[in-house]
Amino acid sequence: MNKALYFAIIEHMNDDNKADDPKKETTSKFTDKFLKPYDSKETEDRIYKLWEESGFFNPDTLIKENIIDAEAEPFSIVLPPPNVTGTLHTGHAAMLAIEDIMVRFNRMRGKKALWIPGTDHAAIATQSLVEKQLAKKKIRRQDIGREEFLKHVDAFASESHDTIVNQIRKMGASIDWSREAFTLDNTREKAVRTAFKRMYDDGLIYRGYRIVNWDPKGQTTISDDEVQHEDRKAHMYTFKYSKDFPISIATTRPETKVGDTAVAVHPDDDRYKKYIGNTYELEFAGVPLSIQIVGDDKVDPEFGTGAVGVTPAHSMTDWEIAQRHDLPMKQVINEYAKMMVDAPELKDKKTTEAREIIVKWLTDEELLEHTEEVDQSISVAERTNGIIEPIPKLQWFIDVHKEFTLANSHIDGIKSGQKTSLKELMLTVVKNDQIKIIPERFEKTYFHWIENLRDWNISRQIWYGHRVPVWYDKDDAIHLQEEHNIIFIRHGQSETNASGIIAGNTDTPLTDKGRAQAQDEVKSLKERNITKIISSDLSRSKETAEIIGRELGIKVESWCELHEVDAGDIQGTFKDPENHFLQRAQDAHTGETLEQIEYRARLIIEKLKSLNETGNVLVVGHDAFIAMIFGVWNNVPKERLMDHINSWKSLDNAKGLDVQILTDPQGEDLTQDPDTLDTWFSSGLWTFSTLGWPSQTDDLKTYHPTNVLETGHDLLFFWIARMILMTTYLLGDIPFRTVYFHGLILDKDGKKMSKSRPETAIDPLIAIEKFGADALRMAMIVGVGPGSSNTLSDEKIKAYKKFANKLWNATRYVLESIGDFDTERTVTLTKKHASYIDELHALVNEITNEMEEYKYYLVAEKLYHYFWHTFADVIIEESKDLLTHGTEEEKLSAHYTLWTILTTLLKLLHPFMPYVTEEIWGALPHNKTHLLMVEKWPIQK
RNA sequence: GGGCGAUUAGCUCAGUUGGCUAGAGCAACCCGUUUACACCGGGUAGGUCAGGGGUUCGAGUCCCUUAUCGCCCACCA
Repeated sequence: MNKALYFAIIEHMNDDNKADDPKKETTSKFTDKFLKPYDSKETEDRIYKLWEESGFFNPDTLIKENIIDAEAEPFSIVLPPPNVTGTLHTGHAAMLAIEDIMVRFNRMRGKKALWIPGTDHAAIATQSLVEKQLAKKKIRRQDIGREEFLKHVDAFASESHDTIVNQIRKMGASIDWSREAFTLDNTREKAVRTAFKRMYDDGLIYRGYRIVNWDPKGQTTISDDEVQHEDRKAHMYTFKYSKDFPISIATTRPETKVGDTAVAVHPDDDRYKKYIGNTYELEFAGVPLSIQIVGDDKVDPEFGTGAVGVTPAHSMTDWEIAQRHDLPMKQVINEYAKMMVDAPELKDKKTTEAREIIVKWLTDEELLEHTEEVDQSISVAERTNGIIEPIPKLQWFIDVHKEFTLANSHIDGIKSGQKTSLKELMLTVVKNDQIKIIPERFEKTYFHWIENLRDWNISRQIWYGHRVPVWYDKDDAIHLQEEHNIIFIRHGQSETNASGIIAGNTDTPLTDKGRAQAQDEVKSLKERNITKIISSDLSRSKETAEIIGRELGIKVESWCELHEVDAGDIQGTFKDPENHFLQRAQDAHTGETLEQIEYRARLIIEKLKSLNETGNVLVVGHDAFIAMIFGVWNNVPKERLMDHINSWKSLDNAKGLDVQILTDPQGEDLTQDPDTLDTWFSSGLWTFSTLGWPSQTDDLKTYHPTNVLETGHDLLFFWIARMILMTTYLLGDIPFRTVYFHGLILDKDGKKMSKSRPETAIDPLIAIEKFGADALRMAMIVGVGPGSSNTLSDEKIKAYKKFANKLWNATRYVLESIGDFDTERTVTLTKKHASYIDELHALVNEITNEMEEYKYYLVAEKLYHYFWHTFADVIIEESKDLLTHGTEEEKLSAHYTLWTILTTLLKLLHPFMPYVTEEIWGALPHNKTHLLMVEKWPIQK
């Protein structure tokens, strides 16, 4: 039947029913909506707006609205930040679907569920995109200079940022946008510079002249992980340098041989050991060479001729041999992959041309013994596909072997103050199970990688990124930023504190206990290199400061603008444990306004920043005003400042916290290092830099370590390992408890989706348009176990679009059937219905356990199956007969059963299909005050 | 060269520590349409669990082996 006609008939019939069936009329207000098939396009954006406006993505709101307890267990995830320049692909879609399931499930279980969004500046990738754009206008970055170029990049990045962020919304991600971060913003810059400084001071970051992976195409060095291998055919040439040279050598790269300084043989090789120690002066392809024969047991006598021509400047292995034998290094290839030797035939020739020239020369001179075709894997740069040239350069590295003292350890098996190395830390936290990797087999891969880990080259010769925070003076000596701490403490107990009265801006002296508390603080402050003490002018603060100042031998400076918040009429009244006094003061409209306090805090911050102290500064002040300073300093947005102060865990008397101030080194003729840091350096800090580190924010204390890090297994080394390195070192802690690798999404032919085959790739945005985000989410979950790959096709997504519609229509049936059934009343269930309810409870138990074990692929399938083939096909079908022919008792039993199963399933399905379940929930004729997203997860029985 | 994984219905995959006659979705075929839903219902067919060997009362599941495919790592000149 023609579809339009069909619906026309249905609607017409419904009108008839309304006319002659009064009961239908009472229920129709609820069911009208369900007469048309579920329309995801009409629903999704509207529902997302509803969620966003509710503020429930932010756990602070959940507490404020009494939906969860302030002491509830935290659950936190950071979003693996997509590249600013990216657009949503199926990998992102799978990641967002799974993480949203995790967050929604835990939110419904009453936890403080926080999911932090952000984007990555993706240094090399972004810069090369912008360079390509400019190239179309015939502009090179060198023409316009660093500053101008970066303006172009920033403009481009902020524009594409909005695209990816809106695409994340489309997937239904219940992510807290108020905490959004960017790897290159101010807070993250501070984190990067602090991290760099600490590692430098500990000797873990060093500058060294070493062989690095040079990408001639991208004109930058890259780390070992950014090098990929491609198999190609190559020619292996066996030859002698000259007629009188005694040993033949083999190579696939004859052009590098003009840089040889030695030939290495095995020390026990009878053929060659008589030559060890000799040096031969000869001329090779017009280039004079001085070749020393060395014995090295790394040489395999069985391979090739059993002798290696050593090129220290252009091979990592050879460089290592050269180190062992103190051989000279001779660079013959430059940054443009061209020859830099004096011989006129070779000078400035590309390496490939030079190879041909040298092979011809070898042939002409009859030095070439034979040529063989071999399989060879060549190194290419991950981003640019340029062929890597190993060349020696002065670069910055992180030393993964060096021992240092870990001051404050939360790591099982490593005590505070114990000596350790980055490598050891990285191994320990996975070996001791503090971090679990799912699926487990990747732990093996991880260990293997760590065991072979070499120092990490972190400097890049590109402009976009965090600039290396190092300055050189005219003697090339190294200078780093100064780091000062401002230590805020609160005064000791005052008389009004003791009697529970709000003092605000009125004066009140310290009690004996307060004086003792101040005295107590001195001990820890003595170790802090304090050179200045500043206090509020109110006596309780001044007295505290002076007690400390006397012990430290420092005169106290009094700043009147540090005084406590003027609370107006509230002053002198009793404290209200439910309400922070600042809130009460604001409500009373008699003291300082929020704007005034915020302004005062900004002035104080500026004044503190401009102090030219060599040591740390101690500031003694008051609870509410310190809270405000701390909030402003940590960029809490204006609209969240009051929440920040309300949730401020009031400082114990005379206890404090730190804020770091970084200042560029001062001095004449200082120039900053022109290089930028590897983008993974800042990504490595992500779990805690997003929470405000290096400031000791509430977020950091509550939400770190994060619970889960969910991503593709291709990021195991790039990102996971780097996060573990940075976090164990800087915080002495783990970044996350569980690593969950989702499967890669393949196209319907089982191939990796790629830009080169756009016809088979599924665009998540088009899929959402056609089938709805819920359907896409289900299709990406069902059957996708962790770490395995999965194929996605339009047919699969379509199947779940039908499922959404099935939910929709089953709801319509239930609502029509139960009429005005009172959902709160108790009913006696028939034997059969009781068993259905028991089955439902069993399902809840099973599913809850599997959710905790991250088996979403199973849960999604079970829910689908139960809803369709048990609830709809059996329970609903049976109820039809009962509701027409059954007794009143049986009808009530059926009403209860239908209602209970439907509402329970909506909750269970919500993490998977949030839009359609929320939309249905909102249309149910019950008095629910909350959105489904914050309903309680069904209780396990 | 080393390591990891996969191989179950035409396709995509489940199958928990070994335990009923090996399951699901999609596709196929047949039947069914006023009565929540045709974005539907009922039914049918389809498998030597890659091959071989072993352990066991019992193996898709554990062990060995072979084959094919996929992925990761690697400085054989």
